[in-house]
Formats: sequence, C-alpha cells, structure tokens
Amino acid sequence: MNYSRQREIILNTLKEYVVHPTAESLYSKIKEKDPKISLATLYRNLNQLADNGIIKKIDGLEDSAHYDHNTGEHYHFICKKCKRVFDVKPDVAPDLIRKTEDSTGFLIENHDVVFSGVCKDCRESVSN
Amino acid sequence: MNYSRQREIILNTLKEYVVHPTAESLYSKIKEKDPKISLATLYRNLNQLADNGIIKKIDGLEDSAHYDHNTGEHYHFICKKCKRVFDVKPDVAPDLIRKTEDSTGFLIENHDVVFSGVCKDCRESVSN
DNA sequence: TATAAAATAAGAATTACTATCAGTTATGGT
DNA sequence: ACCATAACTGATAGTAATTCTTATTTTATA
Repeated sequence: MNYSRQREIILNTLKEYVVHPTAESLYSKIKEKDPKISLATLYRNLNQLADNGIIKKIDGLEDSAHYDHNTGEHYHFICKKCKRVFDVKPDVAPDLIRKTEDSTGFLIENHDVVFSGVCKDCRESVSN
Repeated sequence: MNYSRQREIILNTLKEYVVHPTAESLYSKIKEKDPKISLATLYRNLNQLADNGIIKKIDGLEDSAHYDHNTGEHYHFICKKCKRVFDVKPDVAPDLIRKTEDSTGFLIENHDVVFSGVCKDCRESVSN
C-alpha cells in the first residue's frame, strides 16, 4: 500500500468516531475536509484498510456496512431507535472461539457477534 | 396470513435443507416444483415467514441473506471454501444475553453470532 | 529524474432486494 | 353456493449500496 492523502483523511476521520459510521455518513464528514474526494475512493480505501487489518468492517447490521477503527476483540450492539452502533466487551462470551472450534471441528478465521435492541439513552428518554 | 400454495412450497422446500440457502439458491430449487413462481413472491414470503417467527433470516454472511427453518437458539458458521452455512450450538456462549444486558444496560431484542472459516469437510479434503 | 506501480475522480454498472399494480385466490358471513 | 373483501400473485420497474471502468495523476524506486 502506497501513501495517499485521501486514505490518511479517511482513516483519521474514522478515528474521530466513538460509534461506528456507515460509508455514507463517514463520507459527509470527510467531504468537509476534502470536498473533492470521491465516494468510490472512500469505499476502495475502506476495503483496503479492512483487508489489511487496520480497521474492521461490521456487516449484518442494517442495509449497509459500518466501519470500526478498533480492531481488538469486541462485539457490537445497534440501537433500533437511534441507530447508533456501540461496542460490547468480549468477556460476555469467554473462550468463544476455542469452544466453538472444539465443538465443531471447524477452523475459525473470523467471527462477529451483533446484538440489537434499545440502548440505555433511548430506554431512559421518556417518549417512546 | 391466509393460505397460499406458493408459501407452502417455499416453506416445505426450505425445510429440505440442512444448510441454509440464499433466496437465489432456494429459488432454483423451488422452480423445479413450480416453474411459474415469481422471485418477488419468494422474497415477499420469506420476509413474511420471518416476521411471523416461522423461519429465521440470517444476515451478515456475504452479500446476500440466508434463510433457516430452525428458529431455536443457535448460531451460524459459513465456510469460505464451499460457502455452506452450518449450525453452531448455543452452549458455546452460555447466558450471552443476560450477561450482555447486565454489563451494558441495553435492552437486547435480537442477536446473531456468525463465524467464518473452513469447515471440517474442506479441511480434510487434500487439495487446498 | 525516468518509470513502473498504485491511486484517484467521475460516472456507469451490478447486485440484492423492494415497490407497484392489475389480476387472482382465499375466507367468512349470509 | 354467492358475495364482499382482504390477502396474495406474477411481472416488471425502481432503489440503495457497493463495485467496476477508464483516463489521468501520485508515489516510490532505480
């Protein structure tokens, strides 16, 4: 991977998020910094960064993928009301990989745990 | 939900699978029984059956959704070589929901656990 | 600094799925 | 059995997210 100004902007912008944006929502933030950047460039780079293990692509949430700059072991939760994606600590499922490899005989290369429901903020806000 | 011949064919055909097909692959099997059935009818019914808890839609696997007639608690594994989707028993992550609700304060309505890697058959077959 | 490899912008194309709609079928009351 | 109406169907157009194509520009290396 060679250096590119666009890729640097993309990665830095992603790192500003604590929740995990879709490509579209990241795109609007990126365009504030470089209005000329192309949507195809964003997708190309997100895929490249994910392929190289620098970021993580989160599938299975809604219609579109979300992107996460934290590549350490953890899971995700999407709130059905506010649509934000939160992290869940991996200790809710200890030894998940080893247990699953042992019980299935499969070689596990990747895994994802995705929860959906209502986040704390939305539960506490009075209006339904 | 009223009765429909098409829906019965769709559900019965899905039940013939031990692995979990995409809409497209289910469609080719269904057309052997009823060549006139429309792809829109298939998607419409799969969604209806899933909304009514009769089947389960599995997202987050590849580009397209897979469908599972087993609605009991269990997880999934997709083989990167043969692309088949297998079941994983839920006891690899005991008390997952309760633990996650306790540690996050979120209300969890749904969850999915998806593994990918190489299945037993593909590991054992000599050719890479 | 020449050159080859990698990256870009812009827009067309693709994929998986959903919406629309006119015609058909199922169901419940009479 | 007959009818009203609600649910369902096939065909096809439409959509959203993402990928592909191509001509041009950047970056890394000799």
